[in-house]
Amino acid sequence: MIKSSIPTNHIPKKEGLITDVHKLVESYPRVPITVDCVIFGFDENELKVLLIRSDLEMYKGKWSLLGDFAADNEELKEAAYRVLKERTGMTDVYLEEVGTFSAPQRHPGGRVITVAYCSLLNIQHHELKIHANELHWHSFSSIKEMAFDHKKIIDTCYQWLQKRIQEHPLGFNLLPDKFSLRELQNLYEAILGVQLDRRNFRKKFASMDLLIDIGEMEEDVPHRPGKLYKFNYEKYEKNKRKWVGIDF
Amino acid sequence: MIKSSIPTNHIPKKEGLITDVHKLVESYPRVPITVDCVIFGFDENELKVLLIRSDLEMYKGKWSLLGDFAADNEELKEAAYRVLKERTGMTDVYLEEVGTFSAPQRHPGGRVITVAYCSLLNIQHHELKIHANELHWHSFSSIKEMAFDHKKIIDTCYQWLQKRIQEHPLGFNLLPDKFSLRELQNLYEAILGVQLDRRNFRKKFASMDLLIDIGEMEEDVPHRPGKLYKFNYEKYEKNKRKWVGIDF
DNA sequence: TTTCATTGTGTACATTCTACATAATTCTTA
DNA sequence: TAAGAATTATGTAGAATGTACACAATGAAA
Repeated sequence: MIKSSIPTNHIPKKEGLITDVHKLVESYPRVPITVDCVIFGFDENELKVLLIRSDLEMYKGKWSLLGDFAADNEELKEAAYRVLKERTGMTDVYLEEVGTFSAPQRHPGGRVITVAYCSLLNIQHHELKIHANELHWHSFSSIKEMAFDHKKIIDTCYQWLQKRIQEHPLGFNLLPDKFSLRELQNLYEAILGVQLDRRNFRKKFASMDLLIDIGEMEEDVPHRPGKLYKFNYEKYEKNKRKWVGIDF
Repeated sequence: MIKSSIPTNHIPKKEGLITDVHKLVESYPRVPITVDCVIFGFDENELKVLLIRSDLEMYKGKWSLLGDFAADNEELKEAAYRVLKERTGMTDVYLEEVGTFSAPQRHPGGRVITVAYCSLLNIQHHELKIHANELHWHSFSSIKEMAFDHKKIIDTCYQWLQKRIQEHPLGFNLLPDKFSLRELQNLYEAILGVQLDRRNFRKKFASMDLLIDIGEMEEDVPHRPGKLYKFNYEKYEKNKRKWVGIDF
């Protein structure tokens, strides 16, 4: 058996309580904080990531994540949404925190801690109007070297995505409003890096009842066109808690 | 079909590259960073959390997480381990990042961003030698109000734990070296907040082959004693990738 | 020695996963 | 316009897993 001590509701000791909280906070080191967005897209049956050229001389030519320093009094998630909006014009995107990166030497300009956010967006909805810094989609698998520790960050986010997409049907954020089952399966195969059985895949999604047959067909495909579906957001929102552990 | 632009390997534009990276970093706001450890234990069939009294006058009497400001050039995970060691004397504990909390007003002394870490430890292995600030184990379910946004943080960590324990058999970190199946089940029931079928629970763990029967029995229990087991760490390490989605 | 609480175990049924093949449709091209 | 190529659409059987449920054995307590 385990023994433990149970807290009693003592009055706290009166001595040593800190009154000047501002002074307390000011006495500690401060660090610049950035957010970095790993923005995934899907196109031509490949997982893509949106990158820019680093604007640091020492990383000349290297690719970099879309990030920025957090402003005063800006919540970090807000900062991440701001970066997304500034760079892509998108506001209504999926975004989730993945983790912090705080190795002391990770930034050449001194200590900078970054929080990585993962964002999924539909390349089609999105024009990349802002061509500053050569904003481009990159095939995820082709990315080798990057500025800072950004390669480590995108690898972490990729693993996060692989896990997350099996728990929640996030993949829809990467697809157009109308998509075929084949496109959906290609997406899953691209992200998970495995081949899936077509019949079982379709059966699985059919049983989840998350797809609405919109009665249209693919066009301009060089073979028999497939049905087009849209995602049943209502149903998903209702059953959100359920989607943990989707196996294919 | 989706269209996209593919990046070509251009030479980056020569103008506008930043050379003085230190100056760049210095031009941005800085924030004090803390780590907060949500330390779970298990005792008397209850999930427990290790808390101290806040040493801030304005939170007099309120309970607070174990946390500290990050030191210069200290990686945040390191800082979390340091806090654990300073407060509990424990070094070899399970610890994982859960998330950041960055609401501008979350700390009364000015902006402080915190990163929450979740730690699981075995109450038995641990003597709470350090009695500063009334370090105590609290029944998780009894915690109502806390200093700062710490209630929000522990709630987030609890949800994280509920999810995580179903993907990986983390619960062993909370148990003594030797435990009975009943104790293990109690742990799962306490964390998940549900009753589990005893036979199915045992069958499940038997099939995972993670328990080693050490040939001993419980002692001093007021009923038929159960067998004692230890956790098969080797097997677990080998099959780590497999443990996603344990259902009971 | 009886009673009580708890451990330990097995089986039948339902659900889900997995592997696998054929017909139907449309486009292409000869 | 007919034949061929590519792809969609669909079902089933067997395996594995999940779920519900009951009874005998053990040791402690009375």
